[in-house]
Amino acid sequence: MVTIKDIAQMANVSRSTVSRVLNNSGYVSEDARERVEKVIEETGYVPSEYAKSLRTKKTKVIGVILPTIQTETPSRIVTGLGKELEKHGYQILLTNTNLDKDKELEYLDLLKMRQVDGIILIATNTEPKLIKKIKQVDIPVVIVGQESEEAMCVSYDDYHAARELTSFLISKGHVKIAFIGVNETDHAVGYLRKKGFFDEMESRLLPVEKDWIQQGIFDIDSGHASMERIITDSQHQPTATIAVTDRLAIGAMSYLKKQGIQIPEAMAIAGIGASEMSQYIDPPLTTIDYQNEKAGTEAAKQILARIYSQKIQEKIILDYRLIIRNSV
Amino acid sequence: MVTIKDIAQMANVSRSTVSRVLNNSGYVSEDARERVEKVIEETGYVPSEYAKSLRTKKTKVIGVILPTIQTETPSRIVTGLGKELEKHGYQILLTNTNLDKDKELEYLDLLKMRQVDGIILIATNTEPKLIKKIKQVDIPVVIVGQESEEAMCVSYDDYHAARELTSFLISKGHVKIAFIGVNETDHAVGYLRKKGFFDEMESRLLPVEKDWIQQGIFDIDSGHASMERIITDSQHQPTATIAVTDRLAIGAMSYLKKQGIQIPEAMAIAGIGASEMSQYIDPPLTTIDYQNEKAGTEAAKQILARIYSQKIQEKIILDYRLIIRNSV
DNA sequence: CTGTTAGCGCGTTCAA
DNA sequence: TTGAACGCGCTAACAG
Repeated sequence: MVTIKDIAQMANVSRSTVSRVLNNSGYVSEDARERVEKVIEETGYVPSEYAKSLRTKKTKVIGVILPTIQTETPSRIVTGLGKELEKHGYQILLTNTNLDKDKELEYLDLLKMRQVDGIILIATNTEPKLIKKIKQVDIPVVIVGQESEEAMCVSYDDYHAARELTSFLISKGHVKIAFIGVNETDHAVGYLRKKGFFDEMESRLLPVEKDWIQQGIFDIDSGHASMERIITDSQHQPTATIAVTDRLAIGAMSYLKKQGIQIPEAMAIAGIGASEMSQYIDPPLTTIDYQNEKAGTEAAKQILARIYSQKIQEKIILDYRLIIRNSV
Repeated sequence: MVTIKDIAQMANVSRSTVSRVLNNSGYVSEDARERVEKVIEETGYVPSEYAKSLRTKKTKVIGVILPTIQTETPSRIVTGLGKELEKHGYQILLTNTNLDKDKELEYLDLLKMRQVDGIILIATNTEPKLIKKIKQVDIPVVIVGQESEEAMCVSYDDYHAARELTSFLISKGHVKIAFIGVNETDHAVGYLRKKGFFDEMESRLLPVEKDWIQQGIFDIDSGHASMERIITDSQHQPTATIAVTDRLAIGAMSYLKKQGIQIPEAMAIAGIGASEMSQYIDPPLTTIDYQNEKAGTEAAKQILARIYSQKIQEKIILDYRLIIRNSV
């Protein structure tokens, strides 16, 4: 391995001089600079970021913790993060919990050990022990996708999005609306979206039957199963269904099609997330676009601002957009 | 920041002793060990991986270069990589080219600078300058998804997969078969799958009209556009179409549906990749499963074996599986 | 069993 | 304009 020392010897200067041309700092004669650059060119020398980090205490690495990389939301966020971080010479150290909550805590420690300059946590919950750990690691952390009063965060307006979606269905004449949600420990997706739905229904004085409310997990099959329960268990058949993710909605649609239930005539359906498939499925799915990639770039900007200790806004709530398609 | 030195002082031992208990190496008295462990516990000290790496020349980080994180194939591979690497205490440094080929070269350099122990390249081409760069960086590199004689690789049997898929359509009675491919600089997806198709057609003495062969890019819309050209331009209408990816196939299906062309009666269709959507689209798509996650774990095993300089198999070609569904 | 010593590759004073 | 010297936090001989 070729080091700064080798370059110095070959160019007949001291290591300091090499360091100066490398970092463009201090004075260095044109003559010396040229010799050094020539040698660097010839040897293909690349300075060790590790050694540099040891001195500068900056690694230029941002740790990212995500629940899974196999769904569109986190993928888009990471894409956004990557684009923004790259501009500033930062790299991403990726950790994947595969939906194991304990690993969120574990990786927080691990990333600290790796001396990352900051951490982006694509969160699925905001439980106290997680918040506590975040404070404890003593590294800038930005939470994406969940709102929190106690940490920096970039999140979506889940409550109003769900509410507006519900309102839209009502405006289309639906009064019996079913709802497929997820566990409420996921505050954003599980709790807020559900609350938005219920509040809107209540404000319109529309009753909601118990069997209309189903809970799935984050996959297509559970959307299928949820819709099956809605259809078979309900006293009064609803005429529309809101699912908190597009995947759940797509699963629900696949059950309806299998049963020969017409969409949207016999059952309207809407999702949230603007997945790519939502526009190609038949019929195209009404959904809500959250601009996940933008959430990623925003989170990146936040963490960088924090690292360079600029004044920052602690809490960002992004806008959403209702996409109306033929499933309703 | 608390360092090994602080721990040593507080525990009244030398830094070496602390290092010994940290790494469980050499002898250390029970008494000393307990004191050290107690202090570590109290201070919440975590050793700096950076400083360690500087000495050991091992970073326990694997660089990953991928073309995009927004499609299922790379996501699954990364999931597989992550699972295997984690078992061995390795982390992933992620770089995303967003399909910009120049960045593949750039990131190879960057990862070298970061002193990663190995690099996994999820490749979209095997151009000479890429291979040259790989040799030049002098770090173990494993290519995933493309076959190469000159570098370690984990790839799929694209040729036989395409051939078998073609053979299957023929066995279903189709003789006029269209093909939606991609640019052949992508040797695996563009060249080999196409060759498999043509060779099988030829061996069955089935002619292929020029307009049956279309080229798209890696997205759904271009599958739609390709099918439109097939339908509108062809002299003789084909009765089946093979698309080299599921996304292309799904795009093609969306065009057919829009035109009211029945699948599979008027046009059978098959894809490759076993995307999640392939089983939920209507009708469910016949496709080929490549076990991408396994490709990831295999690649991880390869790179680790190489790092620990065990004897390794340079080239791994994974098996595939034909999934027959109603689109044919 | 333990401490001393000597770097790993680099950036940064401080003199010269 | 340059180089010597020091230290970042850690591991690895080598003595003791």
